[in-house]
Amino acid sequence: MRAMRSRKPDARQVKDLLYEQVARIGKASSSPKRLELIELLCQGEKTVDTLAREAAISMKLASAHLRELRSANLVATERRGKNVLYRLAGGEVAGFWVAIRSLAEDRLVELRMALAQITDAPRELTPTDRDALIRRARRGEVVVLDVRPAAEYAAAHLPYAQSMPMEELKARLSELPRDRAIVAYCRGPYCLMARDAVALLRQRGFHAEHLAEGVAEWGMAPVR
Amino acid sequence: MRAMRSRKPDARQVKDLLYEQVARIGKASSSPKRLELIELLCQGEKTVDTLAREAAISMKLASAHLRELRSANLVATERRGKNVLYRLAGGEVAGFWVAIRSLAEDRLVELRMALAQITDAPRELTPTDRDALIRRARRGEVVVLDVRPAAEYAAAHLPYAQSMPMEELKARLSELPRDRAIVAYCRGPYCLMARDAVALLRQRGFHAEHLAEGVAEWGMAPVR
DNA sequence: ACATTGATCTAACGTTTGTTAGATTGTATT
DNA sequence: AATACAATCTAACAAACGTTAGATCAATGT
Repeated sequence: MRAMRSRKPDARQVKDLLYEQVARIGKASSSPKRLELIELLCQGEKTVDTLAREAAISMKLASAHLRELRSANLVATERRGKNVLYRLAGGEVAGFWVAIRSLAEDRLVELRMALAQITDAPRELTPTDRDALIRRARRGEVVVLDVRPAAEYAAAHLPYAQSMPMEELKARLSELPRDRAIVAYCRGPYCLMARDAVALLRQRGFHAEHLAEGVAEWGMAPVR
Repeated sequence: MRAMRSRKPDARQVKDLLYEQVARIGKASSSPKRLELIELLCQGEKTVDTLAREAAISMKLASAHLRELRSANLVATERRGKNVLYRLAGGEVAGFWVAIRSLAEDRLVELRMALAQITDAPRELTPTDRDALIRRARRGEVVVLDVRPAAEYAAAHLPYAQSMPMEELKARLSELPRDRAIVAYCRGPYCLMARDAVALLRQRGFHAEHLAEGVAEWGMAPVR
């Protein structure tokens, strides 16, 4: 009798197990640096020290955080020569990053206030403009600039975008048109590169606009 | 000069602040019991000791967890007489619960295995059946049973569903048809009430099926 | 005014984290 | 083989967290 019971475990036990598993995802997303690493990995696969440098932390700490992300199965690794490449374990992870960020923006006033500090423009290009932007870009009415590092552009980019990494921008201004609008984007709303690019371009007399979204928000984040 | 600088703070500082805010949501979702409380609140507003009882924890602990959820602005409170009512702070929270759970199911094998323990049926009713279910229910071809407590039914329920709380089910079997299919649902995939209801109904010779989704999954969770 | 009930606050404990330093592993280069 | 580099593992610390018990507070009913 007792042996039979043990095959069908207690309801409370199973329930606790279920919530515990979901909490592993929550735990993985409970650290600012881990979230930043996820966002970076939304841009494409990267080595540990690239991630460490871009997130402004030590490699040891990055390794520890990545270990935590891996234990929640949010990222996967692959050794390539001397380096270990990290990437998102699935496209759903990028979607989750966008979802949790969006919930945070809905619920936390402090976040909206912090965002306002870096967003001077009262109105930026928004999701509703997506189709229109693609159409205009296809027709060549607007130039879409991807100002992230070239490797990230190679991993994935918005339709009709051209690569123009931030570091090269100043030197390659002559390639850009002065008679058409330029739309710059980077890693997403929390990345400052595109904002800086727009500031520079406007200062030099270009018609530049900022698109806050990146590949993760457009559902184009690479997985492998 | 220094005063000017302080108006536009360092980029790293602002970025860190942004991720920190998002991490508040992650932290709130990093505890199994907090997630369970969120799911319960997806069913409607509840008092602290109702929540404590249903989550099988002490009221003190429930209060502490709810405090944490409130500090992340995921839930809101309102005093009504002797009791304090908790509810979701917004519909996005229910959406997030579904999203994080779905990511966990995608990424964590352990979760799928735990789920399999309580799901004997290889194939249950799925999201794709939604429209069909509504149509059949409207025509009266199928009876949709909400087996949650009456208060939760009152707060929100699936279209064309009728309330039949688990505790009353056995006594009210005569109200149910034997010539038509009966579809039972409860709080969601991690809730066992509907499964138990289906088991009982089948045993008594009814044509019963289980719908794993609840109001949160259908986007109908009440907010106030 | 007093007791009762529901809920929170405070303090305390053991446990788990974040972070860093030091030693170690694995891979490529010479 | 020896060296250099990328990354991880181990150990250790302080800080933060989960949980419980005891005291407190707020509303209700008598």
